[in-house]
Amino acid sequence: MTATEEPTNGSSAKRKPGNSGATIYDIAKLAGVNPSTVSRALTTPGRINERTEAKIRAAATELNYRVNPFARALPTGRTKLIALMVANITNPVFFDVVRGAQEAATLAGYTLVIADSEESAEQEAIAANKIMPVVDGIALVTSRLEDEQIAALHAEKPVVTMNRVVQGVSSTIPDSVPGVDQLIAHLGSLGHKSIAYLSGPSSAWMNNHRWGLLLDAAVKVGMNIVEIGPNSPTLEAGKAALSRVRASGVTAVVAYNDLMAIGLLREAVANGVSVPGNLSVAGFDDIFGADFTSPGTTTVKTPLLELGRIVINRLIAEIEDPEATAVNAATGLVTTLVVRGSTGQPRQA
Amino acid sequence: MTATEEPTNGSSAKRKPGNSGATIYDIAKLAGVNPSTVSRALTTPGRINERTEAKIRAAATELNYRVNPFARALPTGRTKLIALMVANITNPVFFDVVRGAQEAATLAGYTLVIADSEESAEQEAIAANKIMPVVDGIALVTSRLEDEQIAALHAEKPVVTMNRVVQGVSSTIPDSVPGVDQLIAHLGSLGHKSIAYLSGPSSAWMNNHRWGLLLDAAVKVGMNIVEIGPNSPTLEAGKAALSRVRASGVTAVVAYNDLMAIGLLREAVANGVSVPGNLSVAGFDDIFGADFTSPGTTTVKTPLLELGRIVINRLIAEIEDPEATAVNAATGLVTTLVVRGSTGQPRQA
DNA sequence: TTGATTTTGTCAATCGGTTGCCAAATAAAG
DNA sequence: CTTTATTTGGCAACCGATTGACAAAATCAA
Repeated sequence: MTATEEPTNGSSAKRKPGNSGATIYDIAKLAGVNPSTVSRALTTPGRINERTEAKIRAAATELNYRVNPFARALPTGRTKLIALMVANITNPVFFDVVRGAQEAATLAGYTLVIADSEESAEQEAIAANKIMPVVDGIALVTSRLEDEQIAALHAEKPVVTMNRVVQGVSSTIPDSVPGVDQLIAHLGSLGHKSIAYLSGPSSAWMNNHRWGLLLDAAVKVGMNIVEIGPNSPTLEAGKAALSRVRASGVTAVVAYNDLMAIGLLREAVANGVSVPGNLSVAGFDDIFGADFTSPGTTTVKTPLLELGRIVINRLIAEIEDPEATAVNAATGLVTTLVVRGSTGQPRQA
Repeated sequence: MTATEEPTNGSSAKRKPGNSGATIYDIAKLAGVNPSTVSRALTTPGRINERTEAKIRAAATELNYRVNPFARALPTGRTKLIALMVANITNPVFFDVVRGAQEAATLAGYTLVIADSEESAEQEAIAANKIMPVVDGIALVTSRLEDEQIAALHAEKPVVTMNRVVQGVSSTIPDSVPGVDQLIAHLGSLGHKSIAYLSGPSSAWMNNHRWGLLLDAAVKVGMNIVEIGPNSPTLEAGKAALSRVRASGVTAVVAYNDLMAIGLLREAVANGVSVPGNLSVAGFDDIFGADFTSPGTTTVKTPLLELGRIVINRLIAEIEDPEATAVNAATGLVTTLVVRGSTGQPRQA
């Protein structure tokens, strides 16, 4: 390619304006019936005579008809679009959530629109308001919004949350207790007496949740635990936390998520701090790449794919039954500890 | 979930059906003007008397008016939605592309809809057809479709591609030559005489493109090169290729992408094949996690974020100017070699 | 003051479906 | 062979905005 833009062909294909497809009126004409009959045949199977319907379907196929979702949305107010709000599309933790959500949405005949809040409550509010009129409902994953803001959205359209509990709003939360208990037991059995929680954003409900569970579990087994943070949930923040972690004198660190754990782990190794000899590191979620590190990252695995599926299915259920009451779903989804090389006996424990 | 769903509160908020907001008719009533005047005031600044417009805007604000995108889309045929088709949303190579695309779309006032083709031409065709009526245009990233299919989409709405060249369709392609030349020079200087290309899917244009460039570059410096594949572009495929790679007798492998390179690298290390001592490994793209491996993965870095931005900007340009002719954009975007530990001198070179 | 221009705002048609209401056609019952 | 019940299909209003055509009002010129 050259410095100047180079046309790959001379003429740009001419294109009909607007939706280029056939309408129900075209079908009606072809099939010799009224447009309303076409509409009924296509949307309410059984309402129309079998033979007529067959004729209409044939005409529709012949004309390569596709309904115009906007024309349909106008009278019905339903678009078959749903939004998935994530904190940061480039955070690998969302990959599997997005995939699960995609699957569930597609399966149910919905199209997923992904919105990115860029880790900011303001951006999240803006994005949510922008997308609201277009979608039938919205799934908030790891929302940073205030409870009141979520309630306000909920008053307009169906809203469900994941990794966040808001009164009156359906939520999908994995059961973190098993994983946390296993992790604390694991660290205890290795001989750790004093550990730290490298916390994430204070506005993240899940951050406080994990901290609370760790605290309980540690106290129960007589282990000391301190919180270091809050921090942003990134590789860089994990990296930057090394000095504070060392200063604290703990022998093991549990980070809010794998990104932070990996950042910390790599920074430690790079600075000659042996992992797990001098410092054990663990994270949450088991994201892509957590097993690439040396040593591999011990982590509390979250069933992200299933969570994505469940949150969307719950949302669709509420869209299709406005009378549905809010529920906490997914309580059957448990986390489990995945032990890799980043946790081990503390030197001279 | 426990056996029974557990309500988090008793009453589900009642919600008005349809779009709950005010309409231009409400504004018109409040401001004492005709609805069409409201429409003009809001969409064609200057067309309406300044004082009238101010009054209308005040009323709109007071009623918390938001335009109904569907009602607008019906007469105009424009939705301000654009689709980004990716081969697999969980492939980290798309993270940065998606992020760049998001940024560009948001900046221009568009909303991005991400569609996933699941690495399949059939799924891609289905997804594209489904999303077409809803969006103003579509960006195909690493499309698996036939040229004719892409042309057919292009005849309907603006279409741009990334990492794919189709006659008459605007494309965004990074300049892979510098990175490939650097890579071959790097391997040559280390003493490699015979290398392999671990190829990706044969339907991926970029796979053939990279293979062609590598072939040229290798031949130019008198290096032997063989193709191993095609393979699916995954960690697993990279892993599975180890035996064939070893059998080929080459001292270095360049994989179609980092996922494959990482899979191969990790499998080699796990099987006692020293990297880079017995085998040098390199990939393409520099995805998230490529630096986590031990040794780190040498790779030809692609400016994915910029590519995402550019492809969307190009698409928007074509949406807003239907007369625009197809161009190859991104002519300034070059790839560069990132050397990490996975490439080195072959033992007894 | 009158006529010519320009500005401002109204009317009404339109986009492509959906749906309540009703009449015609058909089937079942008497 | 009516009468009644049930299908089936057509008519027309409606969802909320946009826009061409045009009339009314305001501005300017002479």
